[in-house]
Amino acid sequence: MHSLAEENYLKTLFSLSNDKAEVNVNDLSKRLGIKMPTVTSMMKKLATKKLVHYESYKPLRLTEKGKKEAALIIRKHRLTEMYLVEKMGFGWEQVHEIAEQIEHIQSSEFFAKMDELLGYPKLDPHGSPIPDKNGKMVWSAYSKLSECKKGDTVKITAVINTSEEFLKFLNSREIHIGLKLKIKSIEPFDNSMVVTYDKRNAETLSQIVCERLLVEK
Amino acid sequence: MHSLAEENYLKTLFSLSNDKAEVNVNDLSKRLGIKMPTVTSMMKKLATKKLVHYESYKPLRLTEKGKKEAALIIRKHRLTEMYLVEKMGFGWEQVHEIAEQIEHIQSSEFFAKMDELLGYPKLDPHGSPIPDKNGKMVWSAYSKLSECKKGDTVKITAVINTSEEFLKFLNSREIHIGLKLKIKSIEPFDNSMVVTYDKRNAETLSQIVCERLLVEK
DNA sequence: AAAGAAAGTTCGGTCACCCTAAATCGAAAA
DNA sequence: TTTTCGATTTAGGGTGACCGAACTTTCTTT
Ligand SMILES: [Mn+2]
Ligand SMILES: [Mn+2]
Ligand SMILES: [Mn+2]
Ligand SMILES: [Mn+2]
Repeated sequence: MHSLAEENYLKTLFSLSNDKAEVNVNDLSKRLGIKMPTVTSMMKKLATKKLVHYESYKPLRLTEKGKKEAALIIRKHRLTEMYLVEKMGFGWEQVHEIAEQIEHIQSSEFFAKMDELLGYPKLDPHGSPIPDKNGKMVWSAYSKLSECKKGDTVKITAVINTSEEFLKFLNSREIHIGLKLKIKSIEPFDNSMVVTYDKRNAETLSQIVCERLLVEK
Repeated sequence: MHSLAEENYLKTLFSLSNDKAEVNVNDLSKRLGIKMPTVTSMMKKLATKKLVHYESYKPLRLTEKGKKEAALIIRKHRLTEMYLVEKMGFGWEQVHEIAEQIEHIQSSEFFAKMDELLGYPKLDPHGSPIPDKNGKMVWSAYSKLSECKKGDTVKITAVINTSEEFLKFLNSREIHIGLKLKIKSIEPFDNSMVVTYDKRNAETLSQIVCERLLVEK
């Protein structure tokens, strides 16, 4: 159907579009580690395939078709991550790189089987929603931990930015999806938070960490 | 390490070398569905990487390094097939195409985990040996069913040529690895065999089928 | 041994995907 | 409003992987 390169452009453009109102060639270039002229020509190619609306010097926009294709690739990525964690025993910090490759496997039966064996999961191991077979994806209305107040008790529901180092940091603090924690205090100087959970009495989390944790109250 | 194309050439050359004494550019070309000039230039490229001994107009030969690399790809292919059958519930006729893609995944942890979850299997679902981590592969000394005699009782140990149609044919006759069968008679005209097994009293198997079944006495 | 057929190579392309350097555009600053 | 500078496109190249056409070598047949 689509080449590996095309799939990675589509998926990345889709993800960036969920974070920012406007996505430029430069943004996509930086995220993919591919130079701008290359990105421009790929956008023109995807435009001929009716996956992207492309106009010179304008922000990049996926077509409805492009959004659906992208969401289906993300579906394969997240199903894979879930499978690797739940059925194969990998840690949540190990699965992204493998899923980055397996998401390009062309076999609907393979992903349908994963889905079935997992019991049709709605979320991946990092708390992100798994798009359905039609490419529909719904994010629950979570807050960032950094936006919570002193005294709040919240439950961790998802992690933004799933880099291996960040996830290893969370492992070292025994922080995981579903964990309930209470905000003891917020340092006004740097917005770091002191929180308690389980047997941990007073863990300090920097603002950078708190901005990457999504919670529910 | 190697590109997807290089890996497919290596693996196919290795497999053909196990079937025939000499493998020519033409053989590889036909098996891969790639034209001869392309095969020639890839052989030259693999020669510069010390994976193939290449001399104009001579049969193709893998170097020891090339044999090892190829066997390790076949290892990944067969581990995958075994995993798909044993852990995911696919039929043995469904797994080859998926494994053809997954064999190119670059993650030693992923294949090590499959191996572990499978309990370090020695054979794939079609009875072919899985090369070890050093690329060592041993075929047991099996006979073709077609070489057996009237009255022999044999156990099916492997299938040569694992095309989906052939495996579906075997499914329809309830023939599988481990099945014991007895040769009732051999038709001298076309070398077809009448065999009995389980509740099947008199199945006729053509010579073409009998040549594709490996057995142990 | 000569001729013809098959196999293999060489040569000149194409296409996908990537790059750098140079030109151009457009938004922010002067 | 003009300047300036970052963002973007254009132009020109490179590599990997494929192809067909034409040529050469080797094998087979007579
Ligand atoms: Mn991921
Ligand atoms: Mn990917
Ligand atoms: Mn196979
Ligand atoms: Mn393959």
